Amino acid sequence: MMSKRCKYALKAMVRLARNYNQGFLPTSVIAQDENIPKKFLEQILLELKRAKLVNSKQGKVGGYYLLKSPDEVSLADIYRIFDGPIALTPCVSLNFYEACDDCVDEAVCYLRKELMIVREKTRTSMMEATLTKFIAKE
Amino acid sequence: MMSKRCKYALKAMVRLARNYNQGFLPTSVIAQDENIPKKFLEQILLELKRAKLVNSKQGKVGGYYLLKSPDEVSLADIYRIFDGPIALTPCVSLNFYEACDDCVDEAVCYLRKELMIVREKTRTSMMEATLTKFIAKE
DNA sequence: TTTAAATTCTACCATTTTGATAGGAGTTAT
DNA sequence: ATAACTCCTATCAAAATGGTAGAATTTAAA
Repeated sequence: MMSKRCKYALKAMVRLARNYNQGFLPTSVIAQDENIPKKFLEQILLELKRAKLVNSKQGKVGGYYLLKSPDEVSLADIYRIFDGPIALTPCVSLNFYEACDDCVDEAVCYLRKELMIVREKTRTSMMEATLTKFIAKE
Repeated sequence: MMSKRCKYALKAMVRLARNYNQGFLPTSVIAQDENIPKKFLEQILLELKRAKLVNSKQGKVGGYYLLKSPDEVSLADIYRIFDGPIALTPCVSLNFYEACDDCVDEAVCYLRKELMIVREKTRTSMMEATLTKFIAKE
């Protein structure tokens, strides 16, 4: 399961993707459209800005906008910012590798091989879920 | 990421799978072999018993044993017991469906379709990770 | 029949994470 | 000047996480 933060971030990004190349979208509009607590969303958008996925303009008629094209941003990118590793254990993570603290010898761990396969399938599917896919009409 | 509980459960199940049809394995042995706090493992094994994945015998020379063949138990089964839904949101979960509390109208939700695809890929890969796979020598 | 070695049950606890809310400072167009 | 924004930091309640503790119960065997 993803956290609320992450889900809100995803919804905000999709909303910004719909507004791509059409100027600034203020937090208040996104909050209302997507049913997200405004003050909470502010924090989330700031994190997305720090992660270079969005940019903003302050002041009146300011707001946020997507920095990359909707094709170039995926669920995987957003998930990693808010919920961290996609992998089931730190030891099979590509982007957040860490040794497991209960693991005696990683080289002989019988879990890693299978957990890597799971991670790879999940990772691929999350990378394929781009913002473009989310805004596509069928 | 999976919780420690879930990882410990997985390791315990793999250990029990190695002992399949060879009698009882006491908690203390599993705890030592797999480097899991014994008292914590006790609780975990009880949950696995409630879930009908293992059975036990009390008293001296008692212990736990796998109830199903290692082929019939997968990472998905264990994950669901300890960490709940495999899906990223409750609204796209097969086994734990719930409406998202921030969702106004599920029928027009633009997230669900893609999140279902992700869930299905993840679910499949976790179901393919059976205990047999984990104990396989290469 | 006592004892040792198990499971079982229940309560508790510290720490971290989660999902927010609050208030104010800074910025910019009108 | 002021309205409408972003930006920053602090705070907080509730839940989840990762355990510990202790005692009751069951069983095999000495």
